[in-house]
Amino acid sequence: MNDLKKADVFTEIVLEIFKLSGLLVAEGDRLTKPLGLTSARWKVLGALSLADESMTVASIARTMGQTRQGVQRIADEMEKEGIVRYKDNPNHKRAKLLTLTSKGKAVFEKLTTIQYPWAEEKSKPIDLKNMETTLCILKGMTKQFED
Amino acid sequence: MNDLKKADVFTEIVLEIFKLSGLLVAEGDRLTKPLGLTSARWKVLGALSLADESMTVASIARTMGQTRQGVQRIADEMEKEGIVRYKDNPNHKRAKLLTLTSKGKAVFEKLTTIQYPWAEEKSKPIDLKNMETTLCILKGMTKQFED
DNA sequence: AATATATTGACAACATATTGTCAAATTTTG
DNA sequence: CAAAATTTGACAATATGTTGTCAATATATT
Repeated sequence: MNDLKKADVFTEIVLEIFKLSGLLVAEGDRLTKPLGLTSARWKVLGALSLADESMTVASIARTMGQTRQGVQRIADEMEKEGIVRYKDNPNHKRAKLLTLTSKGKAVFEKLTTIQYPWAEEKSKPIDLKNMETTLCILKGMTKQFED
Repeated sequence: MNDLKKADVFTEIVLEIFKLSGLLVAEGDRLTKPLGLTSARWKVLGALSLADESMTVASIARTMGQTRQGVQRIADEMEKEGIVRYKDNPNHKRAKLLTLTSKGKAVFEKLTTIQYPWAEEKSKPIDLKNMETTLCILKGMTKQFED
């Protein structure tokens, strides 16, 4: 019986994630627009910045849970605009390392000053402990699908 | 200080939702493929079935957190294949009601027999109470963005 | 009732993301 | 070391989803 309930709640979570993801993409587009960014670019820059090191397109795709082709397109666009650049990779002839240019760093800084107050406001009504539980569960779900 | 922590966890949750959503779409495509469905179709049929009544395209889009144009495209495709049909709406001349055909009902039945064991398996390692907390938090986040 | 405002479907353009395929480079296996 | 398997970037096709615009319909306001 408990397992049935669990499957139901799990399914509801999945549908809610679909919904919320769509809403968050829209919110991200709105939020990043003043900087000439989009949700898709935010995701790539976020992965790059979170890792605190240059990464290959393929490794970014893996941490984002997306295909490398999609990431490649976004990265190439941002390269043309001077936000990122490809640095030679001593360990791999083809797989170059994506890094933030100084312009890219500046953009990301500005992004942070917009994104952070937004996160502060939106997280205000939510209990910290419950948020931590949620993050933990989401990561657990992710792990089940990323293999 | 607590507010800073909350904003950070909130941001992490957002990024994790982006990631998980992508992985779940892929999983959904895999899962529904044997029935000639896709994740996008599953979402529409799910909304339709969950409401337990016929709905207009616009109302489905609202419950899904997507644009009505996107839903319209999927719905029109499924109509051509005889999975759904548009029924006249006594309350609105243009906004017809989307309903499952008998074929559609059969497809959705089969989908359930695939999707349910999947949810059971994937939810097995997760604690029920924590899942309920997660669902609650996600719904709270949704509510903040859907206005 | 008349007018203003919202919603809705239709259509088009575009952004985002997945799938498939190929060849080059790398890593693993024997 | 050689062969096999995997990873990677490039390219193309397609699916999915958003934005913008328009006219028709419905709803709210006065």
